[in-house]
Amino acid sequence: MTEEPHYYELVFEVARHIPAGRVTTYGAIANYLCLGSARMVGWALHQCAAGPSDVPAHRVVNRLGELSGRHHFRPPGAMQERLEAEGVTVADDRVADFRERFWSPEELDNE
DNA sequence: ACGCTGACTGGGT
DNA sequence: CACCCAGCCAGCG
Repeated sequence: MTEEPHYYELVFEVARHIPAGRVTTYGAIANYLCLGSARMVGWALHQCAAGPSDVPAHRVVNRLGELSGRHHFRPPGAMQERLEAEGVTVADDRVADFRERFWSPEELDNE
């Protein structure tokens, strides 16, 4: 079994640590895991959406706080719906007070 | 093997 | 914040 965990698993693990009501960015996760490309994070979460998972992918937005991945949820709008259910205000496909809502995976090291 | 695409980002204008 | 450009890397035809 020399099956090493794909970087997808690492992304999922980090996403699972995002506190409810908070959001982070693809770049923040990519930087934390030293993936070198924020696109990898997007692809990883795409795989997550392809199957059943307990990964709160809706808490991951782009650097501007935009719900760039909303179109990949079913039904479309589920991303915004879930965020609002957690107390996150979303307007015009963007997270209100994004800067305050932002959570960095580096917070884990602060523990 | 090759090239394009994509849930991205940072820098410059 | 908006637009354009270049760098980035895995997946797919």
